[in-house]
Amino acid sequence: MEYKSEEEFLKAYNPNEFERLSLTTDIIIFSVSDEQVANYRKTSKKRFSILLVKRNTYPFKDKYCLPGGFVGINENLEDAPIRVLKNETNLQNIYLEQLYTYGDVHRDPRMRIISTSYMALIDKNKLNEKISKDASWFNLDIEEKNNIVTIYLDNGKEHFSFKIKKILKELTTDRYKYEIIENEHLAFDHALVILAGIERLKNKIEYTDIVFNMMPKYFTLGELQQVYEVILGKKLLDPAFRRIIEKKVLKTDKMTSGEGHRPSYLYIYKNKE
Amino acid sequence: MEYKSEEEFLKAYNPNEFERLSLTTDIIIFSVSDEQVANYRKTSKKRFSILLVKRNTYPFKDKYCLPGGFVGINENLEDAPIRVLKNETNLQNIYLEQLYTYGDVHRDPRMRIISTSYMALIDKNKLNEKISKDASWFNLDIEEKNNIVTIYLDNGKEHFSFKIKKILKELTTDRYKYEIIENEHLAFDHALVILAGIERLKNKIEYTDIVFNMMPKYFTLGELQQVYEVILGKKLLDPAFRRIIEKKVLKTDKMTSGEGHRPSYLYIYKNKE
DNA sequence: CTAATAGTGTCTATTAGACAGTATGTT
DNA sequence: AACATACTGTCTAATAGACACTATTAG
Repeated sequence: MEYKSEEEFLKAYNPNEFERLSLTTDIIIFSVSDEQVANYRKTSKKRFSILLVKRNTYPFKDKYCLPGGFVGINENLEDAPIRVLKNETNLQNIYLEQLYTYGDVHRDPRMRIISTSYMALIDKNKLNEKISKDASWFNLDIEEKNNIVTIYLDNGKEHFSFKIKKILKELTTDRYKYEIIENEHLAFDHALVILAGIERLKNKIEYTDIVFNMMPKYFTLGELQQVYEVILGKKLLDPAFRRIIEKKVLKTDKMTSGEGHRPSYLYIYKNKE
Repeated sequence: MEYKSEEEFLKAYNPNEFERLSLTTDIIIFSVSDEQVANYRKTSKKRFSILLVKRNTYPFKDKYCLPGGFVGINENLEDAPIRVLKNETNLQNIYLEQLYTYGDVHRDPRMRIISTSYMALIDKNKLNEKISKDASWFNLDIEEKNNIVTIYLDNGKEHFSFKIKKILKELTTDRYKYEIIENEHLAFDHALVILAGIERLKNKIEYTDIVFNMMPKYFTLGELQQVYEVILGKKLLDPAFRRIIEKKVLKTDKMTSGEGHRPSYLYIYKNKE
């Protein structure tokens, strides 16, 4: 059949010619928490954490999953994570970045569902009391040995871990195929999303300023360095860290006090108006 | 309603509870071409090129678009670009990388269609005669001034350009919102996909070995340097380039000849089996 | 010879890594 | 005083940028 114009074509178009599917979005929300250290001066240490939701319906009832939901038929894809984030944390104007779209045929037992994952970075201090009741923050510990990554999750009440094997895809880049080899507690393929998010964050923290999305307005260089350290999973040398970070922050005349050791200057992010 | 088990839940599940949509995939296929230089010694120069298809049906009839198509209801998302690539170029085992998923409500005038874009890197020398008849290679020229990118496309018969404005999204990273400000010849939002692909490639060529996916088995360092130069859009200094690339290649005892100037050694990629 | 690209040597400026040291609060 | 973290000085090694030079083919 021949059409004379685009309008004519669209009028005759049957949208059900191809079988259709559903689209969801899942968000890995990163933040940092303070944890008491067991030294005699009760200092605190930064921990790296994500928000998980306990499922109370099938499928994967009672397992944990990332916050997320269906993308509305009249909703732009990128508006969906904004909506989810608002519902889940009551926060707006949050750093959001699309990660990856997962589309294996059987990734959801209900039907064919595609999921586009996002990562969000938030400063927990901006978090008002309201966080939805099934959600909780899990501290993360990451361990990698022989291309097997073990991620330990702990929300204070429950703790568990999962393991993913990284298989090099090709010799020209360091891209990996991720294969879940142990996972009792996370729904869907969310273990994969979590690892992808961690790796993206680890990578980007080195050459961008995204880390400041997780920091309060005023912070010490020690705190900032700790955040880099927990995300990168390694210790950094003070002078080198300060040399690099110097260009990105501004020293204020405010100082900490009552910390059990020498007070430090508070800094702000330079580009934050 | 309460279910006793996951099986029971799935049996009762109605997949049409949410309105459904369609998923397509678009692929930006990058390669390099040789172009005659108008000097009296007929030397050749590398050009950077992509494959575009002229649409012969509505919507966007007679405009150019990226190769692509619908993802089958029983096809894994990542298998779709492999299939498209096989159809379009008859090539298999190609470097493919997911770029971004586009999901604005009105990005397709027919209906709600989500599109996951991929980029592919190929070595044109592996290309046998068969390339589908509506497809052609366009050489690319990229120009950036005041955050407005102009991309010039030329397939030997037709040439045109499009302009995209880059608007900084936030201060903490160099992520941009892309806005098409001039585009007469490309269908859908494919101008955005092309720019996203170029920027991803530009970025990755600096810290990975992906460029070798576009190179033949044997190449000279001069050719390789030219490929880096056309992709990065700038000249590189010979000694610095050689210092870096030395670690990635192996010198063979083969040499070029008949080039109108001093012959050069041929190299192979080190990690290629 | 000249045009053209191939390939090398070396100086310099910048940056990253390492370590040792000093400073200043709380308990 | 002891502890804990804040902060700085400086040496060294590694790397990137720049430029000048030599080498070797075809025409």
